[in-house]
Amino acid sequence: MTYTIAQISEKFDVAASTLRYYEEIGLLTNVERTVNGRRVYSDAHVGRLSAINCFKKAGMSISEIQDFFEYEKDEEKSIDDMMRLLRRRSEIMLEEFAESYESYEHILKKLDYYGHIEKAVKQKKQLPKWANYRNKDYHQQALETIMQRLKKD
Amino acid sequence: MTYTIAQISEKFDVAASTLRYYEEIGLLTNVERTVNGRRVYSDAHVGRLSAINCFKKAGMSISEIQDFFEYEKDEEKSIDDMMRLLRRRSEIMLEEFAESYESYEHILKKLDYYGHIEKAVKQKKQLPKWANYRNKDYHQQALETIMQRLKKD
DNA sequence: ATAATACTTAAAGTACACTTTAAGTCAACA
DNA sequence: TGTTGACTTAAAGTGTACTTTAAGTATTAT
Repeated sequence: MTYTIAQISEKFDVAASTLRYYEEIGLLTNVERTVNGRRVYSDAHVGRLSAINCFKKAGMSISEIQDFFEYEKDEEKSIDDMMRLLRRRSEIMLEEFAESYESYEHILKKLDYYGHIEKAVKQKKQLPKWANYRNKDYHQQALETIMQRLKKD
Repeated sequence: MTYTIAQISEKFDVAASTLRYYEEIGLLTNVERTVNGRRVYSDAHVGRLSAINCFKKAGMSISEIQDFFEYEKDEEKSIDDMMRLLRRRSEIMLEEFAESYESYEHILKKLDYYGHIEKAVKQKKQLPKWANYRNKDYHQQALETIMQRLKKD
């Protein structure tokens, strides 16, 4: 299959200018052209853009993503660099999971606290002194489970 | 207690210039001065910087953090805005947990794949055809547990 | 007394990842 | 035939969050 820039743009919810930019910096390569100079993308580009999406969600910078594709060109030669990049990334992600979880807990505490204030304001009452953190919800319970496991490590 | 800019800078691992910048944009307020014009931070500033750290890890932009502190000034008046901000943030965080988890899985798959290549390269052997994704490690198992729970929702 | 260190300011500079602009080409439709 | 719409390019511009620079003041150490 082949695709126009508009189709790829829609498929990945990314501006056409961004696709041109990715090509300019070498993140997308081998983009064919029609006789009129219009870009033609292939399934290989779809695959690469899916990978780019994944790497971005993994917190990788464009230059790290470029490195990955560079290493991928010659797996044997670059195997050490590749393993370093991937190991480092998985470590960073785990650290970030832990930190984000803590922040998430704080946000939930604040939500609970202001939830009591909201209730008090709506009832035109005084804020009760016992307003504090409780009623952990489903999501938080779930996240706590994982964090306890991670802490054992 | 009071603190110099150097002490706060070290405590929070943030450049002194960043602390001045935060003050300039109103993220830190009421910073006292010595007779010589040097900044003097209090425990209130320590508290605020901890909150800023938490909000940044929660993915909030500086302007959202500014909004939070603005709303905090008059809880009753701003209670609706405050609840909106916190609810939105917790929702975004949950979405991001889910997306990050998927990306993390992909990174682990790649680690496993290149792990086999590494082994093959080191043994100067051919890459076996059966090289694929398995041996999920402890962290991934743990993360999977949480994700399955989140998906039930 | 002199030199190093730690701060101060305002303004300019940086890094990252796009995004917009301006001018032009080409194909399809009324 | 003309005009609309989708593309093209190179270059300049944008937003976020700092960071650096340059020039100056004050405290501390030798």
